Amino acid sequence: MPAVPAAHQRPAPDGGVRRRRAGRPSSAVLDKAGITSAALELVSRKGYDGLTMAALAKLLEVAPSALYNHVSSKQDVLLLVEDHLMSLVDVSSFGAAPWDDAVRTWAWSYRNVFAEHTPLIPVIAVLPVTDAPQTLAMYETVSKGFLDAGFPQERIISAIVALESFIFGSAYDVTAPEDIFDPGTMAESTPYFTAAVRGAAGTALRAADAAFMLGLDALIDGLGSLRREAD
Amino acid sequence: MPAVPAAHQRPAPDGGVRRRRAGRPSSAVLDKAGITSAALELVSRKGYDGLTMAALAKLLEVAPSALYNHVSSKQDVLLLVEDHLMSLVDVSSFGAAPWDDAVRTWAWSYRNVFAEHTPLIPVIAVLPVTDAPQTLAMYETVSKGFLDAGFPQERIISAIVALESFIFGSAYDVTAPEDIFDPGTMAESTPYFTAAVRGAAGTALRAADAAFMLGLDALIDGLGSLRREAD
DNA sequence: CCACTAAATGAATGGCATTCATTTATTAGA
DNA sequence: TCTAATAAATGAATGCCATTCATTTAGTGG
Repeated sequence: MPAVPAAHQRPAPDGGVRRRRAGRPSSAVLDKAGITSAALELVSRKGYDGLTMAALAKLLEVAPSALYNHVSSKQDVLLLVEDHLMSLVDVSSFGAAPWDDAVRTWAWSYRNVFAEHTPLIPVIAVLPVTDAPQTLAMYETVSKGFLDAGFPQERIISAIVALESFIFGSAYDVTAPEDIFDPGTMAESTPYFTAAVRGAAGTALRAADAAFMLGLDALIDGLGSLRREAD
Repeated sequence: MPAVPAAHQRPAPDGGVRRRRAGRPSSAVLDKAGITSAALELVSRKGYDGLTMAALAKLLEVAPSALYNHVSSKQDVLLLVEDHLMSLVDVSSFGAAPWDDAVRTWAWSYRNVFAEHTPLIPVIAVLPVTDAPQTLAMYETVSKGFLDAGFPQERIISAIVALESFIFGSAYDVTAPEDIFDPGTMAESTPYFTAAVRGAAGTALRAADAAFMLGLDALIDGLGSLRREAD
């Protein structure tokens, strides 16, 4: 990642109206780091619907086709964003707190980061870690945490994948409307479900948070029993 | 759902080339059931990238704009497909087998159905159940199963949501390439992760299946402890 | 000095969901 | 029974989107 500041970070000399003339500029306007941070800015301002190659180019004060000198597709941009977000996931508790506390901290942080970025989840799920250094770094720290906590080598990946699956699914829940389970006019024909929905209503936590806490505790308990020794 | 057979199910009288003349036909060509089954056929043949309004219209031997007399958007089509798929999820074990066996059967079936339809997961996660009768029916059966197994009313929704989150996340795993965790050239800098990946390699199950089994057992154990009485 | 490569512009391209005016047929109401 | 409203089709736009390509200009290595 070169130290060149991204174009959108310095003030446009003329209000962003004048065009660059064709041909290679003396100093490069674009680089991957700049594209990544512009994409993140766009997403936080307009959401993932607003993240188009055209909008990205405009923010970077560049023609859309110029982006393709640095990334090979929009999927590539999403990949850059995804890997950046992984560096925001808190793994600091591994090695500093007991295994179950560390997992809890990591999982909540991971869920909260991706709850704001659910359109990336399909990307992550299929992304080879080779192409994503930050992602790989996270897995390294977490793997070490599991090994040090006494997990048998051959179960570590499965355990992490199981937790991640739960985390990704739970990230979607956060974005769901609060009344998603309201049976509406069908209430009479679904008495058990309706009663369950009514029964859950009085809780202090948001529904998504209650479910995440419940499931995470169950997973930590169940997976923790695989350990050979305490930490 | 009218009993009118979908157009693509009867042989085209002329090889599918001749066009209908403009104006309302004597008997309706389209209905929601026909659109749903054509969408499913398209998905199974060409995947979700092949599911476009134009392709759907072509399969139904209709102009694309005709679809909008029956659905209000493509999202609406996805919703129809999603609700249909929910009727394929096996809930038959609830009431017929012990709670934990029933949950296991349901969860595997649910995961397997949506592993083939991951693009629908973002749709489901935000879909109000009111608009999806099959989905509602599934929740009703599962809720009753949990209540009868001794679950406290106010925890049932959270428990189901936790399981579903895990199921949706796990459905993505199934679609991931087998070597997604290969650290490649970064292997030296990530010794713990690399060792964990190597250690998991010898398993008989596919990686996604091993993780699903492990996580599901942990969840069933942990959630099962909430029950007041055995079944 | 020259060939090559890198990085920009700007003009296509083709696909996409969706809308609208129009046509025709059925249906409900006076 | 006529008539107005509604339902269901066509076909022609519309605007957005990612992506490609020819072209231009500027550095870089031999």
